[in-house]
Amino acid sequence: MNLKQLSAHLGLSQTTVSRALNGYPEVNAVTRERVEQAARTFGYQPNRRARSLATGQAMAIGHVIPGRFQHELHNPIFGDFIAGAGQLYADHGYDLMLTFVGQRQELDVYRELHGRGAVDGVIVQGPRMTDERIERLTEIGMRFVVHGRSTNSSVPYSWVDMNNERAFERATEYLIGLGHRRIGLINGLETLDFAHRRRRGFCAALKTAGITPEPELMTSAEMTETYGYETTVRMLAAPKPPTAIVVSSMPAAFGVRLAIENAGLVMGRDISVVTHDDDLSYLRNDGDTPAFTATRSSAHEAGRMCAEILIAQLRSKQTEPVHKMLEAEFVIGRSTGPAPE
Amino acid sequence: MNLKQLSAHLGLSQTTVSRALNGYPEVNAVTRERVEQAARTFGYQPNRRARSLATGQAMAIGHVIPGRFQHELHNPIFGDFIAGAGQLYADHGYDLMLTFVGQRQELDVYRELHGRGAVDGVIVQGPRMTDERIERLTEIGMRFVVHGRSTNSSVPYSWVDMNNERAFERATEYLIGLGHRRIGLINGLETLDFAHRRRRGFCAALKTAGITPEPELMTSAEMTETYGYETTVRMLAAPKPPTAIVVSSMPAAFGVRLAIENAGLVMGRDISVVTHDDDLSYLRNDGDTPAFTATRSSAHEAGRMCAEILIAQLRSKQTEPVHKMLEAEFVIGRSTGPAPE
DNA sequence: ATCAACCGCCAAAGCGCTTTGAACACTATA
DNA sequence: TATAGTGTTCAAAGCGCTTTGGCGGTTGAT
Repeated sequence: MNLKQLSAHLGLSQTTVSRALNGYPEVNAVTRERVEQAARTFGYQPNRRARSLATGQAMAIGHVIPGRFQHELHNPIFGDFIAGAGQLYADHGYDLMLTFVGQRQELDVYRELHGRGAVDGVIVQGPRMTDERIERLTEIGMRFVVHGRSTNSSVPYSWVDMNNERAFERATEYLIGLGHRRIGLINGLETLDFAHRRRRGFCAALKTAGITPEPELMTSAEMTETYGYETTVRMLAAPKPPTAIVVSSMPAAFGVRLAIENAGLVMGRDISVVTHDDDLSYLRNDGDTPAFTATRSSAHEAGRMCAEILIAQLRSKQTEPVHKMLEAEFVIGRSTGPAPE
Repeated sequence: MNLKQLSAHLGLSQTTVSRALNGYPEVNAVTRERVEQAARTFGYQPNRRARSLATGQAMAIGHVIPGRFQHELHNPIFGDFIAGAGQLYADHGYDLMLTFVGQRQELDVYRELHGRGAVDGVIVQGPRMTDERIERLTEIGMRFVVHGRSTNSSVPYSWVDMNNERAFERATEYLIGLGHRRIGLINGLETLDFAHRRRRGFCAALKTAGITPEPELMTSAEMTETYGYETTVRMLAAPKPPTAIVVSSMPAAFGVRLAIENAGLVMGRDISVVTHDDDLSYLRNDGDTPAFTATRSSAHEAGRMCAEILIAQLRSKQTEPVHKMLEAEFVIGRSTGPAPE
């Protein structure tokens, strides 16, 4: 059932039916009621594509996923983040269009999406220290919100970010307060902006305490359980092993814990661990005393906020960049304790 | 730059330009070359919405995500599965439309997607034992492929599934072969079809060995680390604790391992564990001897296959259901060993 | 009585593309 | 020389919707 049929059936013009359904004021209340009634009984749904074509609005928001060997989707936060954003999309009638880069250039994909009018805006995830995407999107006039920031970006843009630097500084301060002096950092890929900031926070805390950061205690890679495990094994086998470790994600922290326990040590007594926790739905670190002491910031919430800002911008047509800084919660769990003698 | 402008610039009709670009034979080779050249230099992209409207094809495939408290997105396999599917979508020019159910009824969403012509087909994830979606989709004439099966479905449909029953039967047989007699099962939600099948396989192996399945050794819930942990703690505290446990997912298996180690036991010696492993990119269970003995089946691969089947069906307009059964690999790791005396 | 203002509705144009049916200019066939 | 066929192009219709610009009819002010 399409508009033509519906209006024929009602003996009204398409114009009036369309207006009645879209809440325009110039329709008699009685007529509107009659139209709405009919639409309901016939289960009429305006064809999205036709409407899009007529209005110029796609009513869709894009998320672009880089090629197979890149890191976004493989990142466990993806699911929660997108669920948070999706909630808002659903409420406001937007669809989420996931595009996979495949063989093409990532930047071309954005141009394509824009050129074809497939989406009204995009969310940019996993920004790097230097990230062409931001300039490019600005250039082609696409609306977007970045989850995270890009330090070397020269143009203004909207973002939602956690205060990574402060969070990791605080985590490190806490360990120093417990008497730890040799502290390891198991970080994410430092081409990614957030990882870079985390290291800055980590180093800042060390320096404040008069401790010189040691390169062999700081590693950077994709944050898998295996990576956490292997790095910890290596650190523990070194001549002067750390007494505490700061970890950048829960999966990696699982690996760290395993390595510690395999070495016959007890986490929270022999070695302290603080991890960042994205509050993922299937990797909860909660309870009265969580397993891990952690800096916690919800990926779900970040997704929601990105969506909120983007939708607001699309609606208001206003382009003033908006920034939202989230502070991580610091929760104390069973994985930390005073430095051993 | 749109078709009208491009053809005006070339001094050709829209018809010819459109045909040239879409590879129709009735275009002079010289003209075609000229058109393609111009399209390239002007960066012409046909507007997707207009094309969709004209052809009736959306060139998009839908994945529907249930409400916030349901389990699909929170399921860690989601990311890998969708990455596998997305790869194929990209290669064939399809977009992936993620729809969030939000306040609405899930079934209405499918009708809506179809009515509005937003997608050409959908992938159904996490089928339940009895799942209305399959009948409904068939009824409204939407193309779809199910990841998994729905035991009580009355209509034929295409699916890709792992042989869950056989995988868990084999895992259990292996443990029995090692001398274990009291074996626990930490399963997913048994309203979900796959979980049900897994239990069937588990019980079948026990019965073959003359062991009566005990209800208190079989649990079912959403598969989080916490669930794995708490259930194992409870099982170990029971009067007659199991000597082996079969677990339905890696995150839960982490919880199991933690509980075992916290109890001062050694996994693979005091208690054996076999888990199912979806071969997730950020939770690898690999290496020469993996940490866990596991039944392994790639979520990424399953996504790819679902996409492949759906795309083939959309192209051929053929509707004959296709089935693809995947057999899980059985890998022996460090988490299993002979039953203790 | 006249004019303006408004209400409620409609016909038609237009969004950017594909596709139908026809036209035109040749060439091969009878 | 007439006819059919072939290769290449085009004008126009149509996909299903929104939106512009009226158009009659009623109302209130002048």
